[in-house]
Amino acid sequence: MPKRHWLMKCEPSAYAIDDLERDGRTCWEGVRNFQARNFMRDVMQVGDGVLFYASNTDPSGVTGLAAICRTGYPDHYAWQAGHKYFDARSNEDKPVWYMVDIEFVERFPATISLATLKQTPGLAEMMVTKKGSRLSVQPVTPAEYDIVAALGRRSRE
DNA sequence: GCCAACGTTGGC
DNA sequence: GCCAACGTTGGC
Repeated sequence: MPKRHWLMKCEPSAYAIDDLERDGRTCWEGVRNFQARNFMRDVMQVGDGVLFYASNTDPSGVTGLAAICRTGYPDHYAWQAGHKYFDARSNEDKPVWYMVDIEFVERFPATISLATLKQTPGLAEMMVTKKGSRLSVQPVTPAEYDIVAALGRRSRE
């Protein structure tokens, strides 16, 4: 299975790359979108590369790299009554929602902003640069991943 | 804080 | 199965 690449969004007020650096790894609970769920449940493999994207902040953009370290498994928060991710449709026999675990790889010295992504040659087809793209788990091509990773390292200068 | 774009829900 | 209404996302 060739390595795949992803972009995963999170608001930094909920979880930021600094938190991931501190924790080392974390479970990616709370995704409540079927398309994103299908990627996590069916497609992601251990070792896949992740562009860690900070959304709804200033500036929004890629703040570092992560990797998938556990493939899809049921999001048990959906079973906990009263929890903010509770969903009565999901139960242990027939889980509706899934999550993966990701591990810290690298924190960029500076955010690669959405504006920068939009201006960078080779990234015009990236889903995140397109208007109205709300999907919180997106596939990324190897070329796009490499371009963004190189930008992140260059931002050290 | 505004609001456009989107996914989901539910009436019919 | 259509589609209007609704709630949410997320850039600006």
